[in-house]
Amino acid sequence: MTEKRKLTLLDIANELNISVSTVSRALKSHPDIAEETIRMVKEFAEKHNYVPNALAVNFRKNKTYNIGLIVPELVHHFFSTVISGAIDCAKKSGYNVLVSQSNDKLEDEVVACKTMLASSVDGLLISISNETVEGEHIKAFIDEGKPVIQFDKISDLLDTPKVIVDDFEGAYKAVSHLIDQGYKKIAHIRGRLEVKNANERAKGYKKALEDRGLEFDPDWVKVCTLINEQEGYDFAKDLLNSKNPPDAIFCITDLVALGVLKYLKEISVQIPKEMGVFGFSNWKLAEIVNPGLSSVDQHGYQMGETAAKLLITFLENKNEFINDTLELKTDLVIRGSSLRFENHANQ
Amino acid sequence: MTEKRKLTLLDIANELNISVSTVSRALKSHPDIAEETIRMVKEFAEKHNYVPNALAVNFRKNKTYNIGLIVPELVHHFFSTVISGAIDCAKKSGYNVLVSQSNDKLEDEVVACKTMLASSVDGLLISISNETVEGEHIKAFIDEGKPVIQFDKISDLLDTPKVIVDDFEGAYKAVSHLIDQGYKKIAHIRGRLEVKNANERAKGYKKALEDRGLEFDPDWVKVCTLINEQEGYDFAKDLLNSKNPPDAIFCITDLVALGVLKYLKEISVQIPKEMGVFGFSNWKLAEIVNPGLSSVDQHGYQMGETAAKLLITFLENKNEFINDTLELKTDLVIRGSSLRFENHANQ
DNA sequence: CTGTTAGCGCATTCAT
DNA sequence: ATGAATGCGCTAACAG
Repeated sequence: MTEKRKLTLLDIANELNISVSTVSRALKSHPDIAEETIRMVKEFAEKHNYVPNALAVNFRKNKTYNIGLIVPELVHHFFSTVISGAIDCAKKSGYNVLVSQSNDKLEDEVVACKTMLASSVDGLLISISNETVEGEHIKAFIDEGKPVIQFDKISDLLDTPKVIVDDFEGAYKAVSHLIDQGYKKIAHIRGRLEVKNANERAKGYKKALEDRGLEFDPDWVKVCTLINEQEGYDFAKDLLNSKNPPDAIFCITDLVALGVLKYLKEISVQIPKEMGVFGFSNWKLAEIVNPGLSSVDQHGYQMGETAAKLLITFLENKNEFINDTLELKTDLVIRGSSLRFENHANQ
Repeated sequence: MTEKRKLTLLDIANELNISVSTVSRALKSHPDIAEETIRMVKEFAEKHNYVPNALAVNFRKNKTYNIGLIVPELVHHFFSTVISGAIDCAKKSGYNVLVSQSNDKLEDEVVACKTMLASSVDGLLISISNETVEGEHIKAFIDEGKPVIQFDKISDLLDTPKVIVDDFEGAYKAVSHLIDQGYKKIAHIRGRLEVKNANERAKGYKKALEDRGLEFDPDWVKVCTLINEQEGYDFAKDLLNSKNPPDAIFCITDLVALGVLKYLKEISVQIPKEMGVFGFSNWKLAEIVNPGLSSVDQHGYQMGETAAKLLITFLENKNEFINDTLELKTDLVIRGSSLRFENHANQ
């Protein structure tokens, strides 16, 4: 911890017997400054390892080159993928990313926002918690002129650009695939009724059935609250033991599908021969289980990149503030749990 | 984007007809200031929603309250757990965390370090890439008086405090458990010879065999390079088809163990009856596979917390700079893949 | 108890 | 083409 005092513009100016402003401008190759001077200053700076004091620069420019990123959960395959994309994108434009998590609790989200706002990020990327409604803490950013981009879990009450996945289309494609594979009685284990993503997926599911003229039984739709493995297991049991059992199940997420698979194995139902299973999110587990779980890939990395790019655009170029919603397309990843015919693999 | 001009100390001072410094001190409840004044200032500030300009404060104090965190890979269960712990810990002390990843490439690590150093983090938490040797880019932090803590993947060439897992002990415990379960011929699929963690685990494995007087066959030790599922599968095949096949396999990591499990299932070897399998890291997959994979939990969250706490201690209290290596203890998580006798569950 | 003053390092406007 | 001067918002040493 040598604590070397850092070289300042003044130091250079004194050494070179020129003024601070000349040094400042020379370092930026300002057109007013003589070639010769620029060369001299730069050489000196290089040689003595001059690094501008970022704190001073930030203060002067009122900008930090830091952006905030808040997700409900950090230890989560999808979100970590998003974070990865956002960070890589930000890095390219010279921005750093401050990461925080809300644990899906409003209180934690508010704290995270406050710390970030106080520590002066230039803008915010956020995927809101389940408990967030009004979002005053998020509006606070906008009030200070700091752009906010919502992604994945969004609120329409907040007037910001949004980057989301086309859940409707993803569900539609997944169910259509099941139909193509010859399944005729397709059930859906869905997410909570108040959650937008869940509703969109449910709509896509229903639309696919309609478009292909397939039977729809309201008893085939089960509503998860916790969205975990256990619920998948329990609902699979319900469905299989009902008077009109389905021959395929489309699940709100891979974890739920995992529970479904577990139950099916337990009662020795053959997958995919007797029953098809489809997940959503394409987590790591989808490729690990046996048989592999077909799933809808949400391209988290791309979502992170897109959101970060959008934010940085605003940051660099405030005027063109577009309050759009970007919907990213999904891709099906077909694995053993739904592939009865070998005629088409990944689409 | 309303871009309200933010209230400054001067604004408050003018409104209240007192001086800026009085306002500044009143806001901090400085003992010199009259109760009455303090009340008045605070009330005004509260009412008009005064927020100190963090940029100015940081500049003045030469401190950002941001710490950097660099990991090889962000989309990785263990590392995201570490990050989670570090962030939660930092938040408690009012620090934000700037996260970046090196993709296990020296070049990316250097860039990440430079950006962070330039953006003035107060200190750095880093788990180095496989390619990092000298680490000049890391020394740069220390040269500027910014403390660095290494964790998990560390280099002894860098003179910083370190937080690591006691790999030796973890391996020793895992192998001892296998012995307790009656396995007598225990193989080890290990990591690269140059990697410290891998060597420690290999040592623990060997010591456990020695201490219990078990047979050791050099052919039972296989060296991974990529450390992936395929290698696990391939080495399991090698081991099982050798002239002296083992009856248990201790793997350098869960992913490798997964490949082992896959091969064993393929040739219908019964787990854990005929063959025991033990992983390392306790990833999500360990509880998902069937049978569940016994594994060594490294307590990533705790590692993140510990590293962050250590860094913040230095930050708040520069004097007591201890250049220690903290070794965190592991815990065994016993699941179906190694449990032949039901006599003891998690230890 | 409060005010005055100086200065952190840099960018920039206005002179020259 | 260069320099002098100013100020960003805040803290703190010093003076009363």
